[in-house]
Amino acid sequence: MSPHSAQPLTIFSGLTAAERKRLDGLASSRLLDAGNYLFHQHTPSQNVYVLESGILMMERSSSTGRRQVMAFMQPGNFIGIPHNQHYDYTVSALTASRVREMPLKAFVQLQDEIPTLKENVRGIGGNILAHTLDQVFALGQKKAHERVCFLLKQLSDRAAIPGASTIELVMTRQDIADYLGLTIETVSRAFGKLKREGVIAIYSAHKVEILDTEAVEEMALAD
Amino acid sequence: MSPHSAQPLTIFSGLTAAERKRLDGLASSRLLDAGNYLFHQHTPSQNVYVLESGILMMERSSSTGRRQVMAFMQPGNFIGIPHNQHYDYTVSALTASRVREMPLKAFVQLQDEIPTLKENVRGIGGNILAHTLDQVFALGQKKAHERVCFLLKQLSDRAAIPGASTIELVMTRQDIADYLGLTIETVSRAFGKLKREGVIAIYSAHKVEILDTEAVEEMALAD
DNA sequence: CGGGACCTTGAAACACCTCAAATATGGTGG
DNA sequence: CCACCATATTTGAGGTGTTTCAAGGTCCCG
Repeated sequence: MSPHSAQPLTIFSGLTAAERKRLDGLASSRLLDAGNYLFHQHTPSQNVYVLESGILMMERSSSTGRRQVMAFMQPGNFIGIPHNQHYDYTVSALTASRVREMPLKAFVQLQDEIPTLKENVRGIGGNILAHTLDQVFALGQKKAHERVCFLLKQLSDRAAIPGASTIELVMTRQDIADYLGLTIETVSRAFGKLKREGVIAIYSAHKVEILDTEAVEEMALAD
Repeated sequence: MSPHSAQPLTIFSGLTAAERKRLDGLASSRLLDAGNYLFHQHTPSQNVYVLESGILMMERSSSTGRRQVMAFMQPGNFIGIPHNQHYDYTVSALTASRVREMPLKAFVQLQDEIPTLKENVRGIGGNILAHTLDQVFALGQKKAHERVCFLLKQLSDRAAIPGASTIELVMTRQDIADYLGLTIETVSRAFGKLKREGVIAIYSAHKVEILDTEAVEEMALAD
């Protein structure tokens, strides 16, 4: 697992007030209802985004209908790091969300004028890669209940109060299943198993509490 | 799957002769015997590398001994893109290999002087992320024989003659298994199944030929 | 030609998936 | 505000693919 700095890296990290203002000058706000799409896979990439509020989901679908969820995104996250002509994933809103939308071209230009901005993009790219490598490890090496702990730990670490033991699962069981490479039934049974073992408490399908942090961490741990 | 340009991107792409010379001036050659390590997970990252000849393998291991192979690397590949204080994977040689080793600090500095170089690093980072996302999709959504096709297609696409139908598998079955999140036995049976179906021919454990390119592509395809 | 590592094959166990049904949840209109 | 409905989740039973354990075969190098 990659170390998290106390202050999570955002696109604004280390910018002066003036620089922030310039960056924000590029942006316009956009609201998304739950279930709506921010952009689609294979669409020309024309904008980048900063999530202000709400939860987004990044996914990739095959022509045969199989779906893999790549990430759940939280306020502060930067979306659409330019590396292709086209987005190679779809981003949609799990809850009503607000994003700041910036034209890709202008953003790229601004990067050349603000070195810190370029530095932040590089850092965020590194974090995304680290996250994705963790996911490869989880999908390749872990059993169902360990993968569920992997998700719980991620959500707990990134919660408003990092390490919070009560976790709001805004996504559906199907989203979780597609994130972890399992079926909804297996995810449900994995939650049940963790509950029976006293590792977690389930208050409702979308609200759980971690009772045994160590057990969760141990099962979630990637390296 | 991400599109490959006709000329694969390397760290040298688009550099002038003078710039190449400067970059190469930083480097010293290093030879690795088969089985030797280039660097280890959790080691401070002090160098970056360009693979000149041979095949390297990138892997990550957990404290519990489970191992996930993240990539097989070929001549031209760039290794060690800086995004952490420490390498978060181990790189070792599958065959006798030669790399050009460059001090990270000097390399980072040179990036500031040669914009094309910075651009290349960014592009390579994007390719690595795209590769890793493909792997997530494969591990999360594909069956054993489809994962094997996923690997065969990758190796075929990146062969000296791209799209070559005869493939040299320099890695062991265990390496393949750890790359695809399977066991050696399952990998072996998957090869057997593809052979029985006439999709591939197996000349030896480490030399196969793709007989039905379409079938391999279809099974390998991620999106 | 021998030996050790690697690979394949077989049989049985297990984890996960599929199909099916029961139950719980959350939003909506009355 | 409650009853209702559609949707999401859980639970159960049976099937399938993958793993595990074990044995036999192959390849390669000394």
